[in-house]
Amino acid sequence: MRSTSIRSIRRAELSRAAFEAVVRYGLRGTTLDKVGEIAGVSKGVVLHHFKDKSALLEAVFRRSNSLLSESAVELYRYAETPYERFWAIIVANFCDTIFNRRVCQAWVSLISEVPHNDQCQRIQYACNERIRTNLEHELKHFLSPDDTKRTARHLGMLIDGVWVRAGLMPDRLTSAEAISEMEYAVAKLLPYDEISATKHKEARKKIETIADIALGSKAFKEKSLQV
Amino acid sequence: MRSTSIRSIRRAELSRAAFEAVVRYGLRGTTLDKVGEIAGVSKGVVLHHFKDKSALLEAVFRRSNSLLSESAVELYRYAETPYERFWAIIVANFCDTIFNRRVCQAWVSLISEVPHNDQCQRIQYACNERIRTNLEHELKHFLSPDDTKRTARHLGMLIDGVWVRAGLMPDRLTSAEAISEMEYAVAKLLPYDEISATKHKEARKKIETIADIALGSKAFKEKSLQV
DNA sequence: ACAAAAAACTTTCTAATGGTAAGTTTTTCG
DNA sequence: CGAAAAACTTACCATTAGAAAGTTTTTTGT
Repeated sequence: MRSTSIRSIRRAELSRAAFEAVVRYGLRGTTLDKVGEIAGVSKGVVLHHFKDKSALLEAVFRRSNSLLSESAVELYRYAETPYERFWAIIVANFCDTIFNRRVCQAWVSLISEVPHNDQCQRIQYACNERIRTNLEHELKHFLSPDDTKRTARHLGMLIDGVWVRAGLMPDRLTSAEAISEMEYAVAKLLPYDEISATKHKEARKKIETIADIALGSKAFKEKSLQV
Repeated sequence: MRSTSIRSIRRAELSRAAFEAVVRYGLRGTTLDKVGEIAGVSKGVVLHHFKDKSALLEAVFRRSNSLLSESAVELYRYAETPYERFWAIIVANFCDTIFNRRVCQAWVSLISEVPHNDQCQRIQYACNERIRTNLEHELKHFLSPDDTKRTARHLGMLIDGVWVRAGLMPDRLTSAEAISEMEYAVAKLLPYDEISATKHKEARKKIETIADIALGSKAFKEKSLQV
């Protein structure tokens, strides 16, 4: 198993280097030489581990998305009520660790690979579906079946929109601002009387606190993109 | 003036060819040779009219965005009430002429140029600001000043989200579905009693009808990307 | 422990690409 | 008409993605 291990370590190193290259130089400025340079190896090594540039970018894309997914899973472990699980999904998408200018810009660059790369398209589709079904699972505690579906789809699109903005706009969009944007939507889309408002707020606070600790921890970051 | 005219005609031809290349081959597959081939000229001509590839892509980007803007202006001319003007902005973003798989995929490809291209960033910023202030201008008839600002920003992000989805997801997102998505948001975000619901519906219908006629017309399409 | 096999890595080469520069034709205009 | 400017072409160069072949290291079967 050592051999597979070496391979997967190298692949991880290289896809991290490629991510860094996309952050620094943009997608069009990311060359195999630069990726190699960042990783401290020659271009040949990159192509030895990835069949071509598309495969490399696909790995970067998968890596970013799986980090997102891991954050959600991690926060889910501590969420005990539908309110908390709901906010776990939201906060996972916008916690400091992964929601920042560099990552959002890189994401914006990388999605341009999706339309002409079936593998990337599958990853993106799976990721969206996961968020959607997770949201549905919690929303059905608050909404009718029909509204559950609509609202889940809707929030999914809104999340994408916030990410795009954060990546495209010159002024930085903070984690807190993004979450507050979602909170605004929730207040309008879900039943929101005084009682549920309090519950939402408490749930969000708890999850945010956990996110700071659990996702900011060294152990978790080691698995991450390490930005 | 003939000389500037020739130049601007060529530039328009070439940026249209470049757009077509992005649609067909994706951003990374778009080469100057292919752009030239589609336009029926040699690569040299492309570089004679655009200083480099970035400048070409910037022109494509500007072109897409100005088409959007022209649609909005065109629909605005027929809108007579705040309801209608509001829906003019929304419908302009999602009418068949410009909201379709090809264009959305191309847009998703092109925005990857934004983070590392100041000119593109300025265009994108201006476009977002225009939509935001236009929305604010109409929303203030329905909402408090504070809610107006928030909702305008919110709807702007949602529009981006819908566009991204349409470009990224394998299954086609129709114009009607996109508008219905916005309608759902409006029903939740704006005051929406029976009276205003009717007014919104009527306004939307009127504007949609006008959009089919005015934006589908040959005269208008000639100025457009012609997809 | 050791030879064979496999995997990791390097080097070299090629075609395609973005971009430059010099040259040729066409258009414009005094 | 003739000079100047613009449109276009061609030839060229450096960089890039990728293939191919060779070398070193690691793994594995005996």
